[in-house]
Amino acid sequence: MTTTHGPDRPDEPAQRLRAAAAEVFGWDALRPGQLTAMEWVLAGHDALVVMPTGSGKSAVFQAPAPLLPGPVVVVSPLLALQRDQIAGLPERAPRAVALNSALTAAEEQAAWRAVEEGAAGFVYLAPEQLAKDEVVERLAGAHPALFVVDEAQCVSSWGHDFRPDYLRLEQAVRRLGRPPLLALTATAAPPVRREIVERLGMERPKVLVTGFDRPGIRLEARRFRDDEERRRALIERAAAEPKPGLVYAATRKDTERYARELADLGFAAEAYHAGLRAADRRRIHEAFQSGRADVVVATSAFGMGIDKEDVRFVLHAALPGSLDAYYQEIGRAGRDGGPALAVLHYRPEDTGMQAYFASRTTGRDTLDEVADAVHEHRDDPADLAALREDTGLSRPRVTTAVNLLEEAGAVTTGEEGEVRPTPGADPDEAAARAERTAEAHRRTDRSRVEMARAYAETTGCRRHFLLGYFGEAYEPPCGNCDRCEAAAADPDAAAAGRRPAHPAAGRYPVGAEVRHGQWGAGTVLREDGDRITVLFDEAGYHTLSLDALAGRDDLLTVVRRPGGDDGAG
DNA sequence: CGGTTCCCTTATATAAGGGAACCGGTGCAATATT
Repeated sequence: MTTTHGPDRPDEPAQRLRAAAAEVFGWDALRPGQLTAMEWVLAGHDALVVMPTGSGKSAVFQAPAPLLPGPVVVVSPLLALQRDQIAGLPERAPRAVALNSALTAAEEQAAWRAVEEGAAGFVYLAPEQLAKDEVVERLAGAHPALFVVDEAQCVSSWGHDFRPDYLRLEQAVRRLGRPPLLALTATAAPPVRREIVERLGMERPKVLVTGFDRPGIRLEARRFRDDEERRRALIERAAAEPKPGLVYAATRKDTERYARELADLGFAAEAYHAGLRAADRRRIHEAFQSGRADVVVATSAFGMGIDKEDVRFVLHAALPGSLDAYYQEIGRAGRDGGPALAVLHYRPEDTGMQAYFASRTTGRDTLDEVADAVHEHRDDPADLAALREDTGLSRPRVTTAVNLLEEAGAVTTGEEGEVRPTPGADPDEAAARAERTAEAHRRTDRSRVEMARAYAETTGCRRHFLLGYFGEAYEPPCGNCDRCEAAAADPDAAAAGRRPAHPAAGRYPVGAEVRHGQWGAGTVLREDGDRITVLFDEAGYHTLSLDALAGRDDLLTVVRRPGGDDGAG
């Protein structure tokens, strides 16, 4: 495929993009951010784009696609999302194919034929497909012009344990001839952005982050001591608020219990979780989408792919595992700009289950086995498939173990997917290092749970807290959260609670790289009156009091002040 | 870590209480059975 420039064709990239967007997709107007990101893509830059759902993120790669000299590979986490995106492409758009295990042999052949004949402009697949040599080799032969990672927060949220192939995309990209990378996500706090950039191996990426604030969503949190009271309050709220709405519960069993109670009250309520049969999941999704369901009570399985403007509330029946997840879930409310509500119903005990999820990790025995296998093959390096055969461990376990060993610097993966020990390291030490890396992840995950709890228990403006977590300065009060409302109703208490600027304010500015005597290196994420929140590389999120730091220059030192170009926020 | 279940024991023949064991969320791909 070559691009011709006739004398009557506009040559300016912006004009060519506008023309392609209008001709092929029927988009007459592009938002400024959209066009900027498209120009980056067209110019071959790596780019990270953080834009809210419904703002035309996909357009960022779709519009440039007809102007690129090869197919666009799109990594998408769910087969249903792949289907939706392909179905949503207009007739005149380049042809799109999906490659996944749901295809019949004939469909798969047809898809590959399209790829190899240059007829496919978009190739959608899940990261697991790229773990297969054959897929990588055949795709490489088509010379992809762009590699897109959609829902890129999955790299950070799923890559470490659940879907480890997300951490092997960098490897796949290199084997595809290292086309330019585009990572897209709606929700990513600065550490998540940094992780996406690092894990995908993006080089000097352009970064576009649109504002996170959703002023129309009213924020509330309610603490309960008793589980029954919490249940009753949640049901009453879900019953009383305008529909449609979403309720997020922590377990499958809870989704069914809440849905049944709401149904008993006469509402069209459905439970949704990954344990349902595919047909039921589809039916409930469609019922919600079309407005036939008043309330869907779901686990975190329900979410990606929801394209509904008029969701009036998102209630949580338990503490979420992180504020990243929480913001993504409540962001499904009020996309039409109308009034919307997000209420977190929690008990302090909720952290227990989240901590349990966060604490499961790859065991030392697994790391030992994989490290031993890698070393035994040091003269004839094995790939993941061979390591799996040697150890008898499952695919995800081997992949996770190799990811940890690699992150710990104990092994490297070569161009053909072969895994080699780092020179000089013995297997025992390799496994020990990987174990420490796994522990650091575990601590970070657990500290994320604590940040969710801190949000629930904050006495200040909730919007200020949330936006701070996502790296945005925000001057409270927002006037649309329970804390601001309480302060407005009781000005005396509010005044008493308002703290004058701390004498040490500004000493540890947001974005500064710091070192702590106990927790090591980290980055300042928030400054909030007399305390700061730091994300430590190995110890996770910690909140420190400026009072406690006063006069203890040795405890927390600034290594680098913000303003350097770290590329990712 | 907390909630639920299950089984056993104990005080009375149906149930209650206690302790141990177990479970808990996200999906791909590939495989085994109808």
